[in-house]
Amino acid sequence: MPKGMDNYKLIVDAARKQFLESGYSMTSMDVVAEAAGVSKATVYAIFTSKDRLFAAVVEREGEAHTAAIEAEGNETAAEVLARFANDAAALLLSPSNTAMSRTVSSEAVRSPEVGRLFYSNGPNRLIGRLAVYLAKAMKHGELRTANPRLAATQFLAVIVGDLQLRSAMGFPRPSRAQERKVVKAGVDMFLRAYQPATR
Amino acid sequence: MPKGMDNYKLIVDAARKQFLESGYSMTSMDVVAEAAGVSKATVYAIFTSKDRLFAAVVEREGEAHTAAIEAEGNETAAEVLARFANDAAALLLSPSNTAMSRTVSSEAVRSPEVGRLFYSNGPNRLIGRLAVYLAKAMKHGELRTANPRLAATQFLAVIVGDLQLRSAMGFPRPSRAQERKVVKAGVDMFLRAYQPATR
DNA sequence: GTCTATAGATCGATAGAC
DNA sequence: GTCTATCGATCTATAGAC
Repeated sequence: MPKGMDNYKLIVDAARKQFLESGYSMTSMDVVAEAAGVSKATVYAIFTSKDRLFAAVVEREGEAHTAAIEAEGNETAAEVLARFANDAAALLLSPSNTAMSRTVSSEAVRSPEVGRLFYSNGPNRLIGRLAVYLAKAMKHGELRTANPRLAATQFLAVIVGDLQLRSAMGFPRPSRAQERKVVKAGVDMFLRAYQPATR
Repeated sequence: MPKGMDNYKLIVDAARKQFLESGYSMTSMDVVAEAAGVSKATVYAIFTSKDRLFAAVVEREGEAHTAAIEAEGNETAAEVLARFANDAAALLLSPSNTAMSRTVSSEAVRSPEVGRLFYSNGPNRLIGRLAVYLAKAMKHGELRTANPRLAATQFLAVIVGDLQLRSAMGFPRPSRAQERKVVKAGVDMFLRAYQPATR
């Protein structure tokens, strides 16, 4: 997009803000156009429909799911996982991820492609990266051997517990202390379950 | 409600169907009224607003969250939890719960009371009942002593893994075999983590 | 490509008769 | 309480000028 690139970015930015704030249905193309500083006809000239605009927002949002997992020096799996858990939980419980999940899941009924797009570009990347690390740790004997991808989904599920559901349901964000408590309990539980048999 | 009870129930039934199918915004009061076989004015005479109607639907829906957990005879905790896990997972992954969670979470931004209502009447009951059982099992030495409610949220999180998120994002429902595999892996992992130290 | 202006349709809520 | 009829607002999308 050589010529319209400026407007493209302006519109996606404005649309993202509105979609996250108000959801899909409650976001009007008028407001998006005004916030982007262009006319509504320009928005339609670039995105052809509200659905396509939303898909563009969802696709770009996936890039935010980038909690790194890497062993620095001679860290144990417990140390690496504890650090990753805090990053991942902060990401999963962030207001923007909560709002995005809400909006996407609500629209996934009408257009399943958007749901797949979000899952693939977002949570699935987290799972994939974690699974790679877990497989390595299993091979090194730091963790009990098991299905790495399944273990990764268990890990992510357990470190947020019901906090993610509560966030989705509009509860106020838990305190950092509460969050850290749940995350730590989740990591401890995971390590207990996956400690090598030889111990 | 002595006089208008018939219409009350008719309208809530029709509204539930529509809200689950199409979400909050896409459900029109006209369609609800027509499906219930009454006029729109009658709907407003009883529920005064779309929000109130939705709240009535959400409140009644919570009663569906009734997976029983009870030890029959001399069952071990592993047996009880395995049975409960299958019931709870079937409930959490059911199309109606998926649709309801979607719709509620989407509306929880505008009216947080609806979100609290759903969480309290729904998932929180599951957590509460499970926590009671876990506390008992911990006291009996079948499980390692820990925070029962936190353990309950971990249990429910781990038996569905990422299947609940995938359902929310519009993925087709997993096969029963896939579901049972994830549930079993979750139960096994939980039991490993909470097995008593004396072993 | 971008604008203004508007079509065309729908929706939440209400008025007024019975 | 229940109906018919309608208001007033809002929304997606497009037509036509530049």
